Amino acid sequence: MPAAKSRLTDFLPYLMSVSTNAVSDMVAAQYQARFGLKIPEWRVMAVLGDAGPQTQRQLVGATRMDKVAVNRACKVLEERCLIQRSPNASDGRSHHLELTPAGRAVHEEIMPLALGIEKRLFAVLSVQERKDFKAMLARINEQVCKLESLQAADTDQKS
Amino acid sequence: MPAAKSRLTDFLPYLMSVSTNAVSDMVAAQYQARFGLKIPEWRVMAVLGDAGPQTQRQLVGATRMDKVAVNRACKVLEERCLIQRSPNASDGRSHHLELTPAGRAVHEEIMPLALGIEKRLFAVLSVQERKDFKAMLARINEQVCKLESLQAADTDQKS
DNA sequence: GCGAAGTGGTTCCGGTTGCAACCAAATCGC
DNA sequence: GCGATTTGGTTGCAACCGGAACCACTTCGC
Repeated sequence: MPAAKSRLTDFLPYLMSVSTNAVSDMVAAQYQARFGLKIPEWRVMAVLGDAGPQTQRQLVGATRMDKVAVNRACKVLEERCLIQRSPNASDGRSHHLELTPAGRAVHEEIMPLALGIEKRLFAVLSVQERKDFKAMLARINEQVCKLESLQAADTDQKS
Repeated sequence: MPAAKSRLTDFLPYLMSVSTNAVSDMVAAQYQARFGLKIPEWRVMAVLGDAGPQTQRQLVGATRMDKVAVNRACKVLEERCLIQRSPNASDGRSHHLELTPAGRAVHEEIMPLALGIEKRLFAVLSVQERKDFKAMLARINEQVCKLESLQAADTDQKS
C-alpha cells in the first residue's frame, strides 16, 4: 500500500473555503431576495443598528471590510435612504452615519431573518459544538495574524 | 439589563468568512510568492498530481470550481508548460489534461509546502480538534445543500 | 442515417473587488 | 502660525469572477 496521498479534499484551507462559500452564497441569496441588500451593505446596517452612529473608519474596524467596500456600501444605503450622514463636529473630514427610521425598520426585520438563517444553517451542530466551532475559528484567526506578523518581519529583514 | 444585542461578531457566517479569508489570503500569498501560482491553478495541479489525467469536466467536480475558472487555470498552466493536453479518443470534444515532467516537479515541491502551511496554520488545534473541525465543516456543507434543494423546491412551487 | 437534444469547452460581458493615487481636513514640528 | 506629514474619505483602474451565450461534437429518438 502506497503512502496515503495528500488529497485536496483533506486540505483544511480548501475545506474551509468550500463550506464558507456555500454558506455565504446562501446568506447572500436570502438578503438579496428579501431586501435587495448585498452582504457588505447588510454588515454596515447590522453594525449601525447595534452600535449606533459611526464614521466610515469605525465601520472598517467593526466589519473588517476594505474602506472602499465600506464607502460603496454606505453610498448605496444613503441613496436608498436607509442611512443618513450628519457632519462630524470634531473632524470635518468625516461624517457620522446612522440609520434613518426607514433603515431602523429594515434593521428590525433583517436581524431576525439573519438569526433564522443562522439557526437553520447550523442546526446540524449542537449548542456545544457551535461554541467550540466559534472558538476554533477565533483561534485560527489569531494564528493567521501571528504568522502574518512573523512573515512581515522576515521580508523586512531581507529588504 | 436589555436583551443581549445580536452583534455581527457573533454571527457565524460572518466569523467563518473572516477566518477563511484570512487563511486563504495567507495561502495564496505563499503560492504566489514561491511559484507564481494562484489558488485555482494550484488546485488543478493538486488534483492532477493526485488522481492522474482528467478532463476539465472531471476537474470541475474535483475542485468545486466553476468550469470557466477551471478552463482559465488550465490555459495558464498549459502556457507555462506545467500541464499538457492530449486528445480524448472516446470524446472528441474534450482533452485529457496531465502534468508534464516540469509540472510533476512543481507538484512534488508544492505539496510539502502546502502541508507545511496547513500545519503551521492549524497548529493551534489539537489533532482531535482538527478532526472535529473538519467533520463540522462537512456537516455544515451538507446542510447548505439540503437547504438549497428545499429552497429550489419552494421557488419551483411558486412559479 | 438524420435531425433534435444534450454535453464539454470556450468566449464574452457585466458586476465585484481591492489596490493605489488622490483630495481635503487635521495634526505635528518648529 | 505655517509648511510638512498624517489620516478619513473618494475615485480610477486593473484583475478577478461567474453567468449566459456560443461552438463543436456526441448521443438520442425515430
